[in-house]
Amino acid sequence: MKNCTDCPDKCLFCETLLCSCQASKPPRPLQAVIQKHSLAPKDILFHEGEPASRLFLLSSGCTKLTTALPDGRNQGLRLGMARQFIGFEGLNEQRYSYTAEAITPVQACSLRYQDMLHILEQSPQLAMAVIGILNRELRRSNATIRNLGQMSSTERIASFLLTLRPSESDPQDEILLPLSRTDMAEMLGLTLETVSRILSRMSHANIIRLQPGGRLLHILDQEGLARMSCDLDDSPWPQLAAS
Amino acid sequence: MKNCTDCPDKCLFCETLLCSCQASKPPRPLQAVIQKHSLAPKDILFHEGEPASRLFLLSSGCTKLTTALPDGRNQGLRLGMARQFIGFEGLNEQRYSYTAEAITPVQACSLRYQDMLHILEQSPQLAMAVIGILNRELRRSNATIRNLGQMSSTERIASFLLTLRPSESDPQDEILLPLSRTDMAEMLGLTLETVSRILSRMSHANIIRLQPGGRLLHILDQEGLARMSCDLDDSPWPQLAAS
DNA sequence: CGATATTTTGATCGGTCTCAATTTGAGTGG
DNA sequence: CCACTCAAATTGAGACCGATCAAAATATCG
Repeated sequence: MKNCTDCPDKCLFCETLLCSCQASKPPRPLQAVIQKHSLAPKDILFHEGEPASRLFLLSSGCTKLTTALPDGRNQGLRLGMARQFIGFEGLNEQRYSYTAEAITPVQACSLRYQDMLHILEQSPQLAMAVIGILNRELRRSNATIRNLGQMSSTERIASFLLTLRPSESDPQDEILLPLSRTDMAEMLGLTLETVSRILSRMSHANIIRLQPGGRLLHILDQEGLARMSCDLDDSPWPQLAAS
Repeated sequence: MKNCTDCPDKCLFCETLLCSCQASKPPRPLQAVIQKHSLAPKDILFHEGEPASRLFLLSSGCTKLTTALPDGRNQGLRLGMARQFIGFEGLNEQRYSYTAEAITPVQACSLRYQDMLHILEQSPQLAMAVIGILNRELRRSNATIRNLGQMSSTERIASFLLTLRPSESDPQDEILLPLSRTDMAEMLGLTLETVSRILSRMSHANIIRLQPGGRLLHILDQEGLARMSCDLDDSPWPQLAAS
């Protein structure tokens, strides 16, 4: 992907939006309508139900996207990782359909829906790219639905851990969990006690090693984890696979 | 929506695709690349994992879309209803990510991905419409994830029944279930016995009335159902809301 | 070092699954 | 029209998984 002279600081939005539609005329004042955001853990990008006006693109860091039932029960939908859109689903609506919260320090850009629509209209190629992105998200959501509906708690945790591997090729078995036990439980439709218990059990079985804080863990037996997770070869939880 | 002279038999694909992008030049030989399908209950449109080449649009009838774990456990993703795309998620992939099976008599059109991509490239308006459709599906998938992750079996069934109401405005409280108990359980991540028990319980509590076959039911106490389903006002399960 | 949040672990309860039997309904052919 | 067959739905009894409530242990941070 080429550099983008319009954006001296190499904004990701530029790389993704402008450079992907170089063929067409890039709208000049684009950088003017892009806002940059710097967030600390626990900061909220936006709340579910809130009137929506902007979509975000993560430059770095990690966010969790959650939606709640009227009585307050929370369910994690996915982790928002670098180079992913956040809040895109509200494009044709007037409200955000989930809450986005930073769980690590986060750098993000944002853009008004209105401007995004304008850009999309001018660039069929970008529109096609967006369709591809949405299709991929839909497939990941479907995998999540399957996992929540059919998997046991152990299977959910095993497959979840496998998706948190930093890289496919790199046999790096060290994972720094960006999530607390509560967050993890929320993502998996479980309670924090269940998550803690199962991680302890895996640790005892020498499948993983849990470092003191409970946040850093090593995968000792990837084969075993894969077996516990129904041998899902593809990415079953929608966390990674930004590609 | 205007009639479409290109298609004498008023194919839904024409209405949706061609007429929605009338402004641009409609590709002439479109009807040539559209296939029509007539399916009986239990017929398969396509299998999960199968090489994908065509996307479908339902004219009439009802299909269930399911995805399975490697060991065979099945999870329903959504019902495919009239005027909805089916198999669209495979557009940029080579394989169908779920199985589509007719559960009523079904009329459908289909189109090669290749041709669809061609049409999309030529019609930015259609591409925008597709982005809207995918966004809506994504929001419904997220609601399903929330419901599977957080709701009790009773809550799932109550909210599911509410989404099967034929119409919002029409106070028609009669539902002809297109699904067997097994199918329903599959959609809700439950067992068929649990579904049957809870429906019986609701029937005893005079919240619904179950007609003999178990397939026709009346909603007697819509308020009560809504309360049992966490008072979800929006459509929490991704079945209806075609519009 | 002390205060607070997070994690771990334990004991118990309840909801849902599992296995099993029975009932009911739909379809078939005599 | 009625027996027969087969599939679907209902109902029951018991087991098990995960939730809940409660307490202790361990990190993190000022």
